[in-house]
Amino acid sequence: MNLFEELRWRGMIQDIMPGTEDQLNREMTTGYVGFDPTAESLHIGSLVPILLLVHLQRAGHKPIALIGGATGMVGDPSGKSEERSLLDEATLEKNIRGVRAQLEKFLDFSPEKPNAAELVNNYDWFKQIGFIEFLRDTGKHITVNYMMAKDSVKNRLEGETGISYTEFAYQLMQGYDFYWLYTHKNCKLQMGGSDQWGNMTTGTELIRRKSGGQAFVFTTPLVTKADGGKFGKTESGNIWLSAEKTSPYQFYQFWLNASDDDARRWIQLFTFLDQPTIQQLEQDHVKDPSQRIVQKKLAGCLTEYVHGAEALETARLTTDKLFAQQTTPIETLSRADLLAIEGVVTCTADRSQLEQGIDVVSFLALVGVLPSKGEARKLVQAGGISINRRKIEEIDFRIDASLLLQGEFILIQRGKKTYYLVQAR
RNA sequence: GGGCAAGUAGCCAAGUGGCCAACGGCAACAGACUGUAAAUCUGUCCUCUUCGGAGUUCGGUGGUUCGAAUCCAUCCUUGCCCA
Repeated sequence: MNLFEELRWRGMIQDIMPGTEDQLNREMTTGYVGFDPTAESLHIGSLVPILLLVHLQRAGHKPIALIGGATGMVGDPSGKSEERSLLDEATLEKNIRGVRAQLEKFLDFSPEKPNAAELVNNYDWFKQIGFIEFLRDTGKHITVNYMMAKDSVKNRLEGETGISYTEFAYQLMQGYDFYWLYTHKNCKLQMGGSDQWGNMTTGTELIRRKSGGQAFVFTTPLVTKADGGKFGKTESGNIWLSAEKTSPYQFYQFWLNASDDDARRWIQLFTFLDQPTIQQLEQDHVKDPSQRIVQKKLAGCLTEYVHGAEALETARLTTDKLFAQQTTPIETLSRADLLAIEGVVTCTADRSQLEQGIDVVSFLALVGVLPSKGEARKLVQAGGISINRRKIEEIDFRIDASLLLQGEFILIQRGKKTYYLVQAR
C-alpha cells in the first residue's frame, strides 16, 4: 500500500491538489506542516498533523515541522470569527520551546538518515525581512482580489467583526514560508487541516509566480465528534499532549470515553494499526460492546505513543482502581493505593474540624471541591456527590473522623468520573 | 469628518417603561437508563444563601421617572455607506 492509499483508508485526506500523488511516487519529497505556538503545549488537535509527518517519514519522504514563531506574532484568521489577541514575546518564546520539545518526540531526527526530520522556525527568516522588501518581493506577486477570495478572509469581510490588515496579511506570510522552504530546502509539499487550504494554496501560487516552480498541498478533514461537539475538549478543558497539563490518566480516559462511532473512526485516524487488525477489533467489539474493545485499544495505543509504556501502565492501574473495582470495599485500598491514584485532585482538610464533625455542604465548599455552599447543596440534592463510594442522599449528612480511610483520607466523587482525595492534616 | 445600523449572561438570540435575573436555542454540569458509550428523558445553568430570600447585571457614564435592558444626553467599540 502506498502512502496515499494508506492515508485514504485512514480517512486522513480531505482535499488534494492534482499531481500530488505523482510527485510523491516519483521521488523522495520534502513536506512540511506548520504549528502555531499559541500555547506552551500542543493539544490533541495537533496530533493529526503530527501523524501526517510521521506517515510521510515512514513512507521514505522527508518531514519538516515548522514552528510559527513569526506567524504566531500575527495570528491566523482561519476559523476565527474575531480578531485574535497578540501574544507577547516572552510567552511566545516559552511556547516555542514547549512545542519544539514535543515535536522532537514523534519524529526521527537522526542525521545519518537521508530523510531525517527537520525542525524550523519561520522567525529565523522573517526577522531579517524588512517591510518594504516584503511588499516589493512578495506582496507584488499576489493580488488583493486573490487574497479576498479565500474563505477565511471572505467570512470575516462578510461578518460583522471585520478583519484587520494584520490578519489579512497572514496568508502572505504563510505563503512565503512555503516559498522559502521550496527555495532553501527543496520542499514541495505542504500538509495541514482543511481550514488551512486557502493559506496553503497561496503558497503554491507564490512559488509558481515567483520562481515558476510547482508545489503541492493536501489537507486532512477536521476531526469531529459524532454528536457534533468539539473534538478534544472535556469539562476540564483541552486535552494536551504535555503530561503536566493533562495527566496520562486523564489522557487515557479521554480516549476510553469515546463513543462507539468516534472510537471506530479515531482508531483509524490516530493509530498505526493495519486494516485487518482494526476490522478484527471492530468485530470483537460488536460481539460484546460492553467490553469497549475498540476504545481500550485506542486509548492504549495513544497513551503509549504520547506518554510511554510506563505511563500507560499507571493510567490503566488507576482506571482499574477507580472503575473496575467499584464493588470492592473502599477500605481495602491501601494508603499507597490512594496516593497513587493519578489524575485525582488532592486537597487538605483540618483534622480537628473533622473530629468535631461538619455537614457535607460546608465540607465540600470548605475543601474546595465546589466553589460555594449553594452549589454544593445543589449537587448533593441532585445526587451528584459520593463519599467513599457511597452516594450521599441526605442534605444534612455529617462528615467526621470515622469516615477517614487509613486514618487520613476521604475520597469524594463528583459525578461519576471526577475524583477528589481529601487528606486530613 | 458626515449619515445609517448595532453592542443583552460562555456563545447565538428575544425583550423596546413595571408581570425581567431577563423567552428560546447551543454549549456546559448533575441525575435516570446504560457499557465510565450513543440516543432519550429530568434537573441545574449571574453571585451568595440559614433555601425563605438577599445582592449585582443588559457597552461606559450621567439624567428623566415612584419605577429603566427598555426613554434622554454623552462617551466608547464594531459594521455599512458618503467625504
